[in-house]
Amino acid sequence: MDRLSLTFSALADPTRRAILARLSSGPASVNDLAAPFSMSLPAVSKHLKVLERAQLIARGKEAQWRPCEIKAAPLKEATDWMEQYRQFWEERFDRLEDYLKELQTQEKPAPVKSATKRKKHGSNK
Amino acid sequence: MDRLSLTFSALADPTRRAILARLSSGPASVNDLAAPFSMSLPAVSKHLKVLERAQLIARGKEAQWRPCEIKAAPLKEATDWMEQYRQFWEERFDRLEDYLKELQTQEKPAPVKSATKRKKHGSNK
DNA sequence: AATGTAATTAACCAACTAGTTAAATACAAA
DNA sequence: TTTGTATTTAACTAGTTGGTTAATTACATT
Repeated sequence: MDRLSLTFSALADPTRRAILARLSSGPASVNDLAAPFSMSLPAVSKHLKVLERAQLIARGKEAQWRPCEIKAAPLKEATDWMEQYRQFWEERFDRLEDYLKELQTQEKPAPVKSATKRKKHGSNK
Repeated sequence: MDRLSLTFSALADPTRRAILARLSSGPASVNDLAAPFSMSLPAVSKHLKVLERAQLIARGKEAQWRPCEIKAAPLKEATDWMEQYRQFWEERFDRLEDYLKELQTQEKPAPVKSATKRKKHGSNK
């Protein structure tokens, strides 16, 4: 599985996103991480394995604890990928582009219909 | 399923990401979209349904064609979510954190001026 | 050595995913 | 009306996912 797919599928689960959120304020043990959830410890352990495989977390070894730490490098790749679509969710861009295009082709503000209306009402800028 | 999970799981597939890439240069029919892939048409149709459910594409109706158009609004939410982790993949922050930690352990009274020691780029491991 | 705590592994299950082929639907053109 | 083209639906399958409980491993403490 490619890295991007690995990253996105790891993020496609609210439990795992919550775990990352928790880890963003510092390392934690598996028990700590499991506490807020109603699911069993093995279930959380599996989620951690998914996050580890996606390299979104790293795990240590301290006595019987396996402390988890966030390691969000893959998120850079993911945001970089998304960045290429920014134009599609920022309408500002579309509007600006349209506006610039309009300026370029029309040279003058010549909105025919509204110009007629304006003339009728005798008001000018 | 929550919107963020829906978005990430839709993106967690290379075929679907390729379809989005194709659509970012303009609308296309299902056949057009399917052409680059070795899989069957129904398979592509299913991928499109996933993208549609995630609201990453919208579909029209023109005669017997169902043209697809990119509609990347959910990506905004996704990047916004990721943004909160930027600190973890930008080493700038790590440096700052190290610096703050250093301050804390040294118990020195706020040497604000030494902030100039901070480097923006380059590595000194 | 025995006990308790942290975490993982094993075995199982239901639901979902990504693909298949074959059949059905919808429309255009002849 | 028949035929061709675009697309979806249906039925099926293999593999994955997200969860469970029970057993096991690993380590610390008593």
